[in-house]
Amino acid sequence: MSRILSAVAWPYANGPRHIGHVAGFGVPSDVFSRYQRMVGNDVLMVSGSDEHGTPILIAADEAGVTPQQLADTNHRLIIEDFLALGLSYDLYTRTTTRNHHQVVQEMFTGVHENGYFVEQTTTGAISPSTGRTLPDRYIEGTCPICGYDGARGDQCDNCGNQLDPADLIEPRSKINGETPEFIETQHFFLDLPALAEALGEWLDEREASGTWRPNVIRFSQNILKEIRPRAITRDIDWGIAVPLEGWRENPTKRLYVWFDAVIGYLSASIEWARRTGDPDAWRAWWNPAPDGEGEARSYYFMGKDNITFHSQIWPAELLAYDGLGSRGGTTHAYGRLSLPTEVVSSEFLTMEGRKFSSSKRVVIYVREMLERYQPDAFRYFVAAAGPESNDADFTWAEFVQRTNSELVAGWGNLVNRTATLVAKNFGEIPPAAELTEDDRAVLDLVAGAFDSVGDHIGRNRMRLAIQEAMRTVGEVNRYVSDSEPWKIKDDEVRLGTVLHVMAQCVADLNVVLSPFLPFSANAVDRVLGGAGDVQPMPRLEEVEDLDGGASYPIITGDYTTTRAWRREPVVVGTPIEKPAPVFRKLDPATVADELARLEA
RNA sequence: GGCGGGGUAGCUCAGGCGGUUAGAGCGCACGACUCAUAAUCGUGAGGUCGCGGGUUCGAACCCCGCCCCCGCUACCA
Repeated sequence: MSRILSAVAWPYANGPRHIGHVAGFGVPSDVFSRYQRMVGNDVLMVSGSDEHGTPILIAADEAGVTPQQLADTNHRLIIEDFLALGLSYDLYTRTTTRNHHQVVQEMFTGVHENGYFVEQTTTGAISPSTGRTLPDRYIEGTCPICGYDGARGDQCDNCGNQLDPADLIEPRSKINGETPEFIETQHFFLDLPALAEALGEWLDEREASGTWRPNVIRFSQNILKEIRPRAITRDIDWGIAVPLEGWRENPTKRLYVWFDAVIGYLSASIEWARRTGDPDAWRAWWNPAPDGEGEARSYYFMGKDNITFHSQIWPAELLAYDGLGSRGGTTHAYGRLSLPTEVVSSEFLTMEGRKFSSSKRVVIYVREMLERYQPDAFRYFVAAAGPESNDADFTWAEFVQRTNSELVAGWGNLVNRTATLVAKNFGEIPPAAELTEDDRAVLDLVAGAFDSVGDHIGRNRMRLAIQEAMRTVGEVNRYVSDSEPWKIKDDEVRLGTVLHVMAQCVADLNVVLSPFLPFSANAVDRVLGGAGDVQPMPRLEEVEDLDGGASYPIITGDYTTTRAWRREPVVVGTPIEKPAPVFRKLDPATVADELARLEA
């Protein structure tokens, strides 16, 4: 048994999430985590809503609410969406908890004491009316190089040159049109160059493991070459206070949202432990084992736009806290913290060939998807055709086609024909008599799927894994056609044997497919006369803040009852009734309907 | 501009440490079957492996050049 930390990207709470987000990190991390639990590993799956930063502030201003109110609303929406998707977090929390603030400040203090922050004065743009940092991308004006009027502060879209916002002619805020003020401002910078060597060693070691996706490791090595100190504070009044004399009291200086967001993996683990009643329980996933044996592994799931933060910033924060950079240092309250075992980054999902865009309505939110379609149909699409190692395109035509021909006609129909044949002929699972060569062959093939599919999931090759599982479904369908049980009228023993073999294969495949299709796995289990408890489901819980803050909803769950990743012999005599279909076939007109919605 | 990824059957993709007739799923055509949500099973048609050179007995796979698409390029989360 190993301990496995499933660290899932923290969705930004400035609005509801669209399917591209959950395709990148939500579904893959859940498949992985469910599988790891089934093979007996001790999984801690954590995440939460990322609630600080400028975009939330702006969105709140636009909506006429406080940033906390905006975050409250969206945190709850995201939780409801994730529950509907069946994402099995041990804890899905948020960054506005007092626990998170404390953990972040402890990390800051540790890094500071070890000497990995440098203070620098820089020129920054602020909004004169609010005093807040105005990020480069929120400034526009006339490009000093080509004269284009719509140039952004960081780059001119017309001539492509990178710009400094101070050079723009007639700069103005994209938020409210006012002229930004450029001021001298003091900030903390994380001294990444002092951590570069240690980061490089870690990456080399990780590369040698051969498990990272090639593009992720290469990208990570690459950005190491041009490493520079990085500001981790902002002129903003929404975020976590800097826990230092002279800073703490300053309402316009806060930690940069990314500095605190990645610490969420740790703070959520700590919150989870505190809520279990064993406040140190998190350490088993974070502190290296003394003898190196049974060391926990950590897998970080995200989209490719987050690679920098997970393969550089976060490990750098950990190394700095551990005192393992070129400036040395000591450990602090949390002891030595382990770096990521693997950064599992997905690529991007596009929508009908275009980038997702809320403003251009090129989007489908998780909520809409799950209101109209079965969660497992969506999960199936993501696992089978998602942006695992290349960008992938979501089209309604492919969604309908894959659902109908693979999920419904392939797997759903196998379940249905099996249960119907058993129900009609015996009403219960019949015993198997002597097995023929074909019987044994198909049973062996299905048994082998546990190994092959499991191996792929363990290596986060979800597309391969589900392809292999579905190939096996096809083999069983072939066995059924070849065996022609509906023609066996006069030999009840032989008929019973074939149906027994079919029931066993379906039961096995249901377990194999269950990390991908947890809802229907439970439904299929009931069709086969079981209790429908193959895959446990997460639940929403309203909890009190552990340190006296406002109460809030979380996702949690008890997943210890999950089915084991192995064949369980079907029980002869289990009653089976004529089933209702588990999977809903989609009307081909769905494609046109959905496309019409997009253009509406 | 720099870095990275990609261009393989109508569609989505796999293969790609060079080696018999280039694979899968879907779609299509034909056939079989009828237990099953007109589902399933079989057979078949269909490909200049982006373009042009080169290395080699032999290249989708290696090298060079070019074209096209996408992402990143750090204070945007």
